Amino acid sequence: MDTKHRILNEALTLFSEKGYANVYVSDIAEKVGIKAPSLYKHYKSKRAIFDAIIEEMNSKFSEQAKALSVNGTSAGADAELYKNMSEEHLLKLGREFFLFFLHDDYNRKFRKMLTIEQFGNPELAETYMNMYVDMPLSYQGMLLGMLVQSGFLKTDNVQVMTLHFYAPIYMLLTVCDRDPSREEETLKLLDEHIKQFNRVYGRTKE
Amino acid sequence: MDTKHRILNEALTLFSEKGYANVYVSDIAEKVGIKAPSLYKHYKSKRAIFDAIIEEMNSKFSEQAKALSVNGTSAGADAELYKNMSEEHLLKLGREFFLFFLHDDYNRKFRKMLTIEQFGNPELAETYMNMYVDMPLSYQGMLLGMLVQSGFLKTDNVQVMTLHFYAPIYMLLTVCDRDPSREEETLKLLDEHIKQFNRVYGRTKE
DNA sequence: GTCTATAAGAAGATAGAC
DNA sequence: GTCTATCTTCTTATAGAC
Repeated sequence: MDTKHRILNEALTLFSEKGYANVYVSDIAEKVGIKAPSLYKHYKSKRAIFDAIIEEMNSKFSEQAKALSVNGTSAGADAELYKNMSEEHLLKLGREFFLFFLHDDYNRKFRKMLTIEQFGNPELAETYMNMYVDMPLSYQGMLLGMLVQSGFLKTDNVQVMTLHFYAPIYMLLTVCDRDPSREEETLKLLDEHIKQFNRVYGRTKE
Repeated sequence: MDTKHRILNEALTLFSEKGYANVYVSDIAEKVGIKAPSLYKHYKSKRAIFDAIIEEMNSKFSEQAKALSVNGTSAGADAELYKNMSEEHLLKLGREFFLFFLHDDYNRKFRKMLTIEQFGNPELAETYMNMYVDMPLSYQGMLLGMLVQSGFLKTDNVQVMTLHFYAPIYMLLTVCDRDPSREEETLKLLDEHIKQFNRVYGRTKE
């Protein structure tokens, strides 16, 4: 990887651990294996590094959203996929979403950085909301909506049902971010959450 | 209020808005209406101010927890209160919890400060977890458990049912923290959440 | 307890050699 | 592109008068 990009990666790691203000340009340089002044040949200031991270994330985010919306548009075709949904599939849906966001290195670091920096920067707060609240709710709302139409789930209010599906996932994610040693306990609770969700919203009640 | 305590309050306000590292001793002094060096007659360092805030919060938190556990111990007596629970009561329970945490000035500022500083300080991460995850879950689990015993709610798993009740409240709280203009929209969703929760867990299904 | 003056040191950024 | 040396500014903290 070229130096310019390695600077971005090391900076993101440090920012996610200590926050922008607590990371010194010399810290970033050291991780990259150069001296601080050399870093200014690649970026004109510390803030420029931060901005580049945000910009990179925004483009990744747009790609992701675009990909999802493409799948969403072909919902008619995908609906087939959801006709024969089982509890196993629902568990998989929740668990995959949870583990991807939890373990994906880039996601994890970026989420932590956003968490730390959000209150000093309204744009970042909006980005956080999009990535971890509004977009998951809209995407999962679409999927769960299909499951309602295919008769696998039953509800009068898909929006609230989606909230009931996703909010526990979100909360358990924030727990693991803060204390990774609680991951095992949390995964068990996640499974029980989804099973109960299925019991409660599934068309066939026991 | 004496100067020593006013320093604590102004510091908390600033820390919650910009984070510890971005607040200068002179900023705090200015808010208090004195010069920076005078501040050192009250606290021996900037860090000491931060520590005093944490300590003050810890004692408030202990009091609160103690009060709740006292009520919890007298659960037998309180159970009467929950025998004639209605949907109105459940709505009130959720809304009051939500609005207290959202609007109480001290809580709001402290929560924001914890959010910003948690990743640099494992103790703060633990405090955050206690205040906004574990304690609410345990307290509300106790209340909802009573409602199950009194026959108002029905479930095989009180822990997961409590997660279903509280996780949406928690998530909507983080939304309002980040964007207060979404409060109205959020309160509506909160009410619908609780109504649907009642529909889904209430003993008498429609 | 509050002030002015100032020390001490940290951190971002630049200059110019290689 | 990387380095050493250095500048500048900002920030915490102290000294000592009132």
